[in-house]
Amino acid sequence: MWNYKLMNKFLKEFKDRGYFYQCTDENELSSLLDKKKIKAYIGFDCTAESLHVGSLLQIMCLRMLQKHGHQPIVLLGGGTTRIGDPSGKDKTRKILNEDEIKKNSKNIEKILKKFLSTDNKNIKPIFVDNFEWLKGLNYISFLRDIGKHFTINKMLTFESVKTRLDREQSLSYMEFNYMILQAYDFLELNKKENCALQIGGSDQWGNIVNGVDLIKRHSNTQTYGLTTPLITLATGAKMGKTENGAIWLDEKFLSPYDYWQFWRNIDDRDVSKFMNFFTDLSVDEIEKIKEKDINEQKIILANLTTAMLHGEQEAKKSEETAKKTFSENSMGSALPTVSIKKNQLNDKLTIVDLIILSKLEKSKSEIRRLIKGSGVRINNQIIDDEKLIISEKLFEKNTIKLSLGKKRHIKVEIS
RNA sequence: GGAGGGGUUCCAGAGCGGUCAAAUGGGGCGGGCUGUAAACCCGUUGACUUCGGUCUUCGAAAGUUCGAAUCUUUCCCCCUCCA
Repeated sequence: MWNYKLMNKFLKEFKDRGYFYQCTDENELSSLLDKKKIKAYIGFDCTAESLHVGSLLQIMCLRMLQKHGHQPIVLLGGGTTRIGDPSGKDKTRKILNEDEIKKNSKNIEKILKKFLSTDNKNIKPIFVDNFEWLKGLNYISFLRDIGKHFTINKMLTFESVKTRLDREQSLSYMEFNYMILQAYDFLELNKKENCALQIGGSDQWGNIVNGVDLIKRHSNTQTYGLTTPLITLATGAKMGKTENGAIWLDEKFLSPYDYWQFWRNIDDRDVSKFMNFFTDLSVDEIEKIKEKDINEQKIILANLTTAMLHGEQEAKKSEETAKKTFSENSMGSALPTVSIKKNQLNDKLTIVDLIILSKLEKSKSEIRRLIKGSGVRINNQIIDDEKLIISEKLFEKNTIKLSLGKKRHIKVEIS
């Protein structure tokens, strides 16, 4: 009965690009989106100071809303971060204090603004903090107004609760309430902003459905939920974190060059998929790019993703630096740099100490191991002596290139 | 409430008085091949080291012993079965 061609453009693109996982009512949502421009919300946790690429698909959803003329609401969960979402976790998370949460949410807002257009007042993102309405809740009236719409029977069937109970891992009453609070957030945003849609990752499905149900019961208003799939890499790992740490979006935690490198090093099998997910290229354009050399494709992907976050200049610089580092064995301007003081070159500073100073590695044993395995180079020369003293002679124009393995390169300069 | 099984290094999982910084596999790291890919091959994988060693680790604490991941006691946590 449903005609794909007649589907709302936003939803169609959502599906074509692979963003779609589940929807509470696709057909109705489609006609609603056809009829009017709506407000839709996505919530972000404030448990860390920066978001990482694991949240990027959610950010892309915000962008897509804007692209189609809808207005995104960004909920920075200052209130719920105080509780901790049990979804997808088997242990209670550590609870942050207020200052940390405030600092995190401010920084996350800053990052999100880099991705979103902020000048058109019809689509510019509305930032809200649920602490605003959660902090003053009166327990008794909350239970009477909101709590009555939830049955324990149903709550116990939710995946996030079930897994914890099945494994007999404790789930505190506080965490058990998380889903009620998130449902309440949606209700509140529906009342305040007339928000009609909540988008989230597939792990948020239960929480989102709860919100839709609550609004239906409480206000007799129809709202919708939409989820995105969990993205996994071709290797099976979750998107966002590597062994060396998370792929942060904030340049304070990950330089634009390293961000670029992350995309450049994506598995062959993921390239087209990620172009659909994380670039503004049209589906047709991506089809065309598929015919190019795979490494060229990766460079395009890295350039576009880096430009979207850090700007075109940084993307260009990163590409050039990568070219110099990997093809020409020299150094580029975007290469992460560590500076040392001249008086640190005191005839006692060994190669091991230098690597510790550079923060490329923190274990001396590991560095010694690397040296034994021919994994350390200075200016492309393999270092085989772990006691090598770093002297000024090694520097050219006060600079050396220090490499660990094939991929970790930094510039060390004397300041 | 009753009966049993178990907690080991990043993960899974051997070890069950000295030869154990602890088998094996996965993951990570380094090297080779290549394309800054995958697959494959080799090496490596607690920390510190004057490279002789030294120190810290096998759920927690205490004990037995010349010597404990291994034995004893108490405590904490998990799993399976019965009620």
